[in-house]
Amino acid sequence: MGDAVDLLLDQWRRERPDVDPWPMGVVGRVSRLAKLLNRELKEFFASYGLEHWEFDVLATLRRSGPPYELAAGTLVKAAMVTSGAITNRIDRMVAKGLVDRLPDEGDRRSVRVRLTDRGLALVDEMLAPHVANEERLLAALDPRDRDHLADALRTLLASLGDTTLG
Amino acid sequence: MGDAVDLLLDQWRRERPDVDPWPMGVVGRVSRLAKLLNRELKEFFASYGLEHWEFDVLATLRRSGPPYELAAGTLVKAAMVTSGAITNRIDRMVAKGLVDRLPDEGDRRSVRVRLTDRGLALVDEMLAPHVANEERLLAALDPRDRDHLADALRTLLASLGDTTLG
DNA sequence: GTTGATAATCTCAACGTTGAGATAAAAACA
DNA sequence: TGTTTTTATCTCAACGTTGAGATTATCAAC
Repeated sequence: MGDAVDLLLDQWRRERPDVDPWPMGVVGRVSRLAKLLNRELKEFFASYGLEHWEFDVLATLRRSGPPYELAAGTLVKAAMVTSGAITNRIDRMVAKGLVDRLPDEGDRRSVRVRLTDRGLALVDEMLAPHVANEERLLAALDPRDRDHLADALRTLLASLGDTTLG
Repeated sequence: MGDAVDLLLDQWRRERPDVDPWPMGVVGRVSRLAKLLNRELKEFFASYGLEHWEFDVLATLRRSGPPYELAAGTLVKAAMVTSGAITNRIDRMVAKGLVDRLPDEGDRRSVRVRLTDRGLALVDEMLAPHVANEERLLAALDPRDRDHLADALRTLLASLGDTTLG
């Protein structure tokens, strides 16, 4: 059973036999899979009235533990976006009543972002269905394969410096 | 050696021990890895004065073989973007002299996009360095691991219906 | 050979991100 | 203490994509 990337590799081998395209077999698949998974997740989040990035912010705050509060800069690193994007996201989520923006007592440059009761209730309600949805998307892999897959991805991420959440 | 996702999984296990978060170990890593790889590739393409998407279009046309020409709709499917995005991309690449937009003789709704001589020379010049760059990004994986990784990703992609380039 | 459905592309406003710069505070150091 | 550097966030214009709608062409069936 082949995928779109198998076709792509065959085309390159025919057109440019002087180049071994194997790295595309990994990089291309990671990229396509991320895009497809994103589409599926987006549908799930939409069914709760949320954007994907909104859930990401809620989840980041939730898993940090009580008082469900982080600096804006921590959210920047966790989401791998720029500071401008986080400012925008916080604005919208404050307007929606999902988080509060609080001054940091010890450092007046910094802003604390805290889950509201509503935000906390929503993310706690969504977590189990969200994980079940992801599990569905990975159902084609048996437990051994999925563990090996996670291991290989971890190796790559670590080699690229992805070792901290901020 | 752990990565950012290991920390994330630990946090969830502590905060919500009632939910087994293992699917995040795969989905989260695919998403983060795609983002990191994209950043690296972007730098490489910029060194040739190209955007990532420009190279994608050039490469899609190049690997299709002579006459290096495809319908706009084929590019939509290959790039996994909407038709509006492809119209925009073709406009810019025509202006840059990398592709030509030609009428389809047999179907007047359709538009053919063809590599110019310059576009062909550029993508042919870039291919080997591009693959070498991707190889560098995957250097942390030995040949056996990388094959297993590609296999697992193929399984997932095929299960999600990613079986054609258009 | 009309009619209706389907298909390919283009148009365009809304949206979110980026990247550079501004602002203000904290830290480092002389 | 005063000066410089670094850090945290916000601002905002430019950019590219999306998603819905419009346009034009083809196909299927009668």
